[in-house]
Amino acid sequence: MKKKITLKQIARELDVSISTVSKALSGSKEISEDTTQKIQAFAKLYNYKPNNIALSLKNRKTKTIGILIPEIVHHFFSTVIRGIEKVANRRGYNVIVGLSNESFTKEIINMELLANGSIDGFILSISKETLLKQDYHHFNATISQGIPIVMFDRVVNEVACDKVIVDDFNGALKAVNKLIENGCKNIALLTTMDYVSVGRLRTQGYLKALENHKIFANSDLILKIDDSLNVENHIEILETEIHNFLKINPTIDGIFAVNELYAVTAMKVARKLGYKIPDDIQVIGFTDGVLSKHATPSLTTVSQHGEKIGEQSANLLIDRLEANDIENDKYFIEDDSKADYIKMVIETEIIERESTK
Amino acid sequence: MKKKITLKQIARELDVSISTVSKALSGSKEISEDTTQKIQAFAKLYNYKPNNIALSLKNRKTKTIGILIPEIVHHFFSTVIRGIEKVANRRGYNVIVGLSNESFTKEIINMELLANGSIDGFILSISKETLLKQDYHHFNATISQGIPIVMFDRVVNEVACDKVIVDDFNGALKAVNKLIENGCKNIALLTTMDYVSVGRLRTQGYLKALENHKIFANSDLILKIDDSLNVENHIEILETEIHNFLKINPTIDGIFAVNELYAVTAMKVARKLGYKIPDDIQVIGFTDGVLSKHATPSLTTVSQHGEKIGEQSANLLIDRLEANDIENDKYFIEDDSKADYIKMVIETEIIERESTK
DNA sequence: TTGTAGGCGTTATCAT
DNA sequence: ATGATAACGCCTACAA
Repeated sequence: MKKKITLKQIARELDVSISTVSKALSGSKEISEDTTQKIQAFAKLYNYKPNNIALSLKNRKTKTIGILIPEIVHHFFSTVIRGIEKVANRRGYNVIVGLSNESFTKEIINMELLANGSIDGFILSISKETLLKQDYHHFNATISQGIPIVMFDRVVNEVACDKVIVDDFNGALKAVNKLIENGCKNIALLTTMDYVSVGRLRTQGYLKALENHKIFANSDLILKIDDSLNVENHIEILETEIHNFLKINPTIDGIFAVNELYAVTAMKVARKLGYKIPDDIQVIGFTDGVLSKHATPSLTTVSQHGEKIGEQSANLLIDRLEANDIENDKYFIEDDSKADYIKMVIETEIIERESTK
Repeated sequence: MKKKITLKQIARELDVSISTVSKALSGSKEISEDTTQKIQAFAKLYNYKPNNIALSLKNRKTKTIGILIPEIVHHFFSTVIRGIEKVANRRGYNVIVGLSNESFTKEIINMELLANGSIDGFILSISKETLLKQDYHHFNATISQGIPIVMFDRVVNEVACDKVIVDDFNGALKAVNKLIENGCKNIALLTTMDYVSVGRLRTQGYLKALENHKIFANSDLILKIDDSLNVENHIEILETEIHNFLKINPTIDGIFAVNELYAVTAMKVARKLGYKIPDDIQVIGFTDGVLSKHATPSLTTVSQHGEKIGEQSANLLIDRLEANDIENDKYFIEDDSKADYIKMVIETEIIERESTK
């Protein structure tokens, strides 16, 4: 077992001082050609690499980003992580992942754990429970400790930080526009409860599209599904709800769903009821995941560009981290209260597949 | 901006020594009731929390686990992460994620980066490129540095470490048995190239099931799909390949696929060709992900219990880390060469859905 | 009961 | 050209 070698050990072996070794390895020209060579050769032989933890302590920065998301077995979130990891890696950062599991408490615990020196900044998406409680003190607390946060997707005005969001409103608008232009007269909306802002925005986009086309918004055609309890037989309940909904509203000829699961389930139920897709009913979902791509028929969706969201979030965070560096080097600290934060909006894109004409 | 407070600052404010503060906070009874109270109150007021990095440096352990996987936008891998994170958190560990993106080089870079003090041990699944190259020196190098590794799913005999694997052979065996018992006479196998061991094992299970039932294994009924290049129009190619395959072999009445994508695609293609599922062709896939659950018809699959794999991996790793602690405390180091490593096999389970009778 | 000193691994500053 | 020292934040054996 060859434990990693340290400067101290190299110094002892070569009978020089620690600082000589450090300088030689960093190529300082304070050190003579000879000793530099000798030390570098020795270091390479023993595969010396500086210890990250020691560097973190010394530099007071860890070069790692904390990601805090509600759920990881989830196409959108994992795509975002991939985007974050990509630019983080490119820019010399590591990524540490915490899962809130949609729980307020776990979000706080994770946050406090990581905030104690483990990370330089956070990229996060707020848990449902936190959104329900509307208690954001932990975010503000870590920001006021000097740890920057970038929020994505599930963001909130009450916290002053950079944000990257999907253009939910326009995405929904475009989707419903498309259904209208394709000839749909009675367009249903499948959505979630309102406390998750993205659901609300998508609903607004739906309503706006109808309004623009002077179509009366019939509240009977809006089905709000409560997914706050992730119960075991979730899918059966979902199917039943949609089934009843379609039975009661036989005039529906278009469906816009705020996520792909609702959309795919709606297609499934509709087909069981004898509807042809897209001939009798056209369907568009939000979120472009595996389900959309491989459903039969494949689903037309509003793509959120999760990877781009991750990349932008990482860039925003790292930009701010490195801007802070410079400020600190200048020995003055900007008054944070007037720092202006960026809200970046990622445009959506409609991916046309077989569920629309 | 209230930066996090340190022991030193508390000491200065309260006009005591750093060690007094440290002891008072850890509840040592060396310190008088009075000062302990005073210090603890002050610390609580300023929300003192010890700095993780400093602790890591001092204790020479980081309490974080490095996860290294080929891909994160992937149901199986993200499920495993969820399992790891769950027990890691429970046992006081954090989780840092690196993605190899199926690349040998990125796997090495990530590994070396994290091995320089950032983590106490690895949980990983080998990248395809590494499996192709059969170059495992980086794994052995980090192990010989005293950093334990637990491999899952894509494992390899050449590396001496704990392993957690799916019972691919028996999973495939059970699946094909089921097809046979359901009356299938000509069962096709949709598999990958052989270098990923799991593909090979599943193929062997398929062959064994046939053999057990004295069915001649017709190599025409085995389609090996090369997914080493993840090209853009991957799906179209896949569909075409399977389409041609089914056309050439019209007697096929059962399909076993080594992943759910192949299975779902096969169902799609078969239906386009006019087959009824499960009446004309029955289909079973490996991996129980979203696709299986929501496909039409829903897919019977072999579930790999990814979350359990993650949990077991984390437990194995942490057990070993904490066993090492004890050894070190005893001032003797076990001879690693005769350490016996555990290979844990997670049984699969067949989830019956609509694609089989 | 409290404080001092040393060390975890590194780098930077200031001697020699 | 090389080395000693201090510091990052914490803990702890040992002094006082």
